Amino acid sequence: MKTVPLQSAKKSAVSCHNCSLSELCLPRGLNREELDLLESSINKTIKIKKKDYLFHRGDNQKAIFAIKAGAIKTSLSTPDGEEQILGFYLPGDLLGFDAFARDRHTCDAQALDDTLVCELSMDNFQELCGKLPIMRGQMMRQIGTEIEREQMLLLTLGQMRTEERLATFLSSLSERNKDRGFSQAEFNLPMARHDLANYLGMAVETLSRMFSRLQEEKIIAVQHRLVKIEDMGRLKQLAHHTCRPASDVL
Amino acid sequence: MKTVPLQSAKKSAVSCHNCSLSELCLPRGLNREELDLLESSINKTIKIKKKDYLFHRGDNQKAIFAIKAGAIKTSLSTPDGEEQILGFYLPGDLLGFDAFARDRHTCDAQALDDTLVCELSMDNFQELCGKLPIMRGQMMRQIGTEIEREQMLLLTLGQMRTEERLATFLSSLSERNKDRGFSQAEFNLPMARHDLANYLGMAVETLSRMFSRLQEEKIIAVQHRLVKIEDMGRLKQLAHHTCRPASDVL
DNA sequence: GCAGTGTTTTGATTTAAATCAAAAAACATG
DNA sequence: CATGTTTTTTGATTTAAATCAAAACACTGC
Repeated sequence: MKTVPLQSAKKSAVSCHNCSLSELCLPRGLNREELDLLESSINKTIKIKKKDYLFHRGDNQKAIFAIKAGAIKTSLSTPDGEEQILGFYLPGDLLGFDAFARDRHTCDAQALDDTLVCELSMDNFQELCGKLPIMRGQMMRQIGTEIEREQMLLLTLGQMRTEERLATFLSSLSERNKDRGFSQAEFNLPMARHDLANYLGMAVETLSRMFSRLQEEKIIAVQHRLVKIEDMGRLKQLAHHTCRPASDVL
Repeated sequence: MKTVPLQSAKKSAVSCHNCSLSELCLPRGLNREELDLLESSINKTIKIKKKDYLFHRGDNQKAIFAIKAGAIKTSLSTPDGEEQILGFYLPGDLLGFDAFARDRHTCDAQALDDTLVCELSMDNFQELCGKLPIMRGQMMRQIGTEIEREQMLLLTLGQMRTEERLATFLSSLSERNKDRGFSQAEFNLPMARHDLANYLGMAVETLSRMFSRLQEEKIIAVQHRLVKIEDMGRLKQLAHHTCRPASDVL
């Protein structure tokens, strides 16, 4: 595997001022000066080829990463080779918080596709958190989001039947797309069936059957990785387990 | 339910200098002055009676809490009443980080027993994080621990069979006790079967059967909530999924 | 375009765990 | 301490999902 530069990598467009993700990964309410400080703290943009790793379990924590393009999966694996995928990270997501407990990553992070990430070194992270309370608040918020995401997944794995799990997943991916300004009714899955099945704690065959079932019920239409949601109401009904705090509904 | 003062509540022994948990919940390496600042930030010690709530889903985040005595469970529940227990918090544990994303708690926290908790208000938390980098680091570490704990539970729920789940749970509770200077071979479960079954994503009947099976296999001996580990080797073998980064083994 | 490889779907069968049902044990209460 | 209530265990049966097996379908590189 040669390290060929990716076509998609617009070289050195590394500016937080005009980054398309700034709404997502940056604190709102930073003034120009503060934004400059943040920007100067972003070390560089890293390119990771599909199937390559951003970090491995046990690696020293070098940085907090922000996905600019592509997709990353994180996973935990056991000595006997069983893997559990913990999360999929898409553009606008931050990852690397898992290493806070031991200064070493507790999971592996692998690119599902050619991927671009911004890197905020831990030194700079510490400095920013010390100097800019807003920045610290934003980071805390991101960490909270990570905890919340894991909690939802625990509810999914612990309480739902396989069909509900898939419905919940599709429903939240749809929500996510809406929040990002993309179509909530039609989108491509960034991961293979194998990975999604693992993430949702079921066999690939079962996942496939559930896709087929949702399609038979005219709730979705799938072809390969393209998903169209035909009946959002019934999908959300199936995924009704997905619940945010009541306050959030207001 | 009257609010009777708990017998165990040694009134106003609220000092971080001599708190028995200081080794656990406080940063090492604070000087006297810094420790005073921390101590003056701890608002008070709260008493919660068994079955009462420390906070509810949707509540504004008032504080970060540290368990001094007793036990708390956190859980997420769905509109239709399904519950998933997310964690059990024992003396020395911190909780409340779930609210970071929205300034509101995303889960319920209920006392399994009469419980004492220290409260660090969010204002004081922010101030400490700003003023004392060591304190901030310690908090980050605690948050990382929370994320790591949830990741392990995801692996447990997603990949293990029911017997392995119980073995993993018992094994890590044993580890925890060892770390805290208690017996690793004999301890009381702080929760009812119902709660443990829910936490481990299985039916109560299944959990009971797995306890019986481990007992038949002479790996443990149980009577009610008292667990004696008879064969730690085989228990850990069954729970071999529990894996920390290799670095940690050194 | 086609062979070869990996991925996904579909079908048949097995199995682990849920559910249903009831007894036994522990706990609370008057 | 006897009674009612809850919790836990044990047993029989059902069921959802895993596994096993194979076909269909995409994707790769020549």
